Amino acid sequence: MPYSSEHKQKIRAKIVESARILFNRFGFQEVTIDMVMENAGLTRGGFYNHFKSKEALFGAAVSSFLMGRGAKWRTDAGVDPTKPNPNMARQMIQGYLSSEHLGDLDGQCPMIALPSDIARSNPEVQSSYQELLVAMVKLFECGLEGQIAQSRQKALSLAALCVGGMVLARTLPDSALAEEVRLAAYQTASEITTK
Amino acid sequence: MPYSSEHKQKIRAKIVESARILFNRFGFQEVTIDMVMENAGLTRGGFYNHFKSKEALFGAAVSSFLMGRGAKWRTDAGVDPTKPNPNMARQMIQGYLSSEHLGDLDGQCPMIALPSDIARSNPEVQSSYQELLVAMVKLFECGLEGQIAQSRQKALSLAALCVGGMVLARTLPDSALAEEVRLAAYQTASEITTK
DNA sequence: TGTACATCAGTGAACGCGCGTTCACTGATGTAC
DNA sequence: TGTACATCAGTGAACGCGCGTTCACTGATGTAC
Repeated sequence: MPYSSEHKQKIRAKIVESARILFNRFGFQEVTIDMVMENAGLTRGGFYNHFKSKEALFGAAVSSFLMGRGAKWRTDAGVDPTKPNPNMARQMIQGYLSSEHLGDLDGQCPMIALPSDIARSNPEVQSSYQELLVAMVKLFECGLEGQIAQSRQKALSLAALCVGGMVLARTLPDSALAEEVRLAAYQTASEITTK
Repeated sequence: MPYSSEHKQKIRAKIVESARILFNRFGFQEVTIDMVMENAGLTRGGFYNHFKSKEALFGAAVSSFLMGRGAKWRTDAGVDPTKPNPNMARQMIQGYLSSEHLGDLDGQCPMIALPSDIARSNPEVQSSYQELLVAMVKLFECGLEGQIAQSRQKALSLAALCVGGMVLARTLPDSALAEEVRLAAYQTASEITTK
C-alpha cells in the first residue's frame, strides 16, 4: 500500500482549498481544472484520481467553507457557537457585513460569491449551500434567543439582509454606492437584533 | 436603402427579448448564440449584424428589463412612480417578494437571476445592473418619503432584503425552507416600511 | 407602371480555440522476504 | 538490514466536443429611371 492514506487526503484538501479560492474569485465556469491543479502545485492529469468531475469539486469547495474558512471567520469575529449569548447575532452581523468581508475575494462566503452558479448547479452543490444557510440562521437564532420575539423570522430576515446587502455591494461599479448599501444593511440589521 | 430601419430595430428587439429570457433562466455561459437566435426565429450567422459580441447582448438584455418586463411588472403590482404615495413601497415589496415572482423564471428581476454572472461581466453590464438598483431604491424612497425617518437607509436596506431574500429562496433545494425565507423577508420588509 | 439595380439582413458552412476528460506511462513509496 | 516487487499517485500528451466568431453567398426589399 504505497503512499499513506493521509497523503492522499492532504493532496485532496490542497486541491479543494485551491478550488475554493479560485471559484470564489472567478466563478465556476471561468475556472479550469488546469488552474486549480497548477494553483495546488500539481498537474492536470492527476485531478481524476481525486474527483470524478469538475462539478464534484465545486460541491466539495462550497461545503469546505463551512468548516474551514467559515469557522476561522467566525472565530475572528468573536462568535462562539458553543456559548450562545445575546451579543452573538450582533457580532456575526458585524463580521459578515464588514468592509473587510466585502473586500475579501478569496475568503468570502460562497453565498455572496457564487449565488447564481450554485442555483444552476446540481442538487449536491445546492445541499451544501443550504447547509451553509441553515448554519447561519441557526447562529442568528441562538444569538437572538430569549432576547426578542419572532426570532425565527428575524434570523431568516437577517440572513437575507446580510447576503443581499453583500451581493448588491459586490456588484455595484460605483464603490461609494456599494459602501452605502453595505452600511445601510448593517445599520438595519443591527436595529433588527435589538428590537 | 432596402429594409426599413424599423425592421432592423424590431429584429434586434426580438433577439434581446429572446436573450433576456434565456439568460434569466440558464445564465450567461449556459446560453449559446445559437439558442438565442433560434429562439428568436433566426439563424446564428445573422447575430453579428446586430451585436458585436455575446457580452454586448448580455448588457442589452439586462438593461432591457427595466423598461420592458420590469415596467409591466410594476404596473401589475399597482405601482405608479408618477404618483408617489406611502403605500407604494409596500406594493413594490408585495410584488417583488411574492411567490409569483419567485416562480417566474422567465420574467424575474435579473438582480435575482444573474448576480454572479453580472459581477464577473464587463463595466457596461454592471452599469445596467446599477441602474436597475438605483431605480428600485428611488421607488422605495418615494414610497416612504415623508412617512418615516431615515428613508434613504431604509430604502437601501429594503432593496438588500428583497434581492437577498429572493436569491436565497431561489437556490434552496428545500422548497419549504425557501418559502419560509421569502415570507420572513416579506414580513420584515413590511415592518420596515411602517416603522 | 414596370424593370434593372444596389443594398444589406439573413443563411449556414467552416474555422479555431479552449477545456473537460482520458490514457499510457513514470516513478515514489511501502511491503515481503 | 537490504533488495525485488507491487501499487497507485502523479504526469503530460492527446482526444473530442462545443461554441463564439467569421465569411462567402443568397435573396428580399426599396430606389432610380
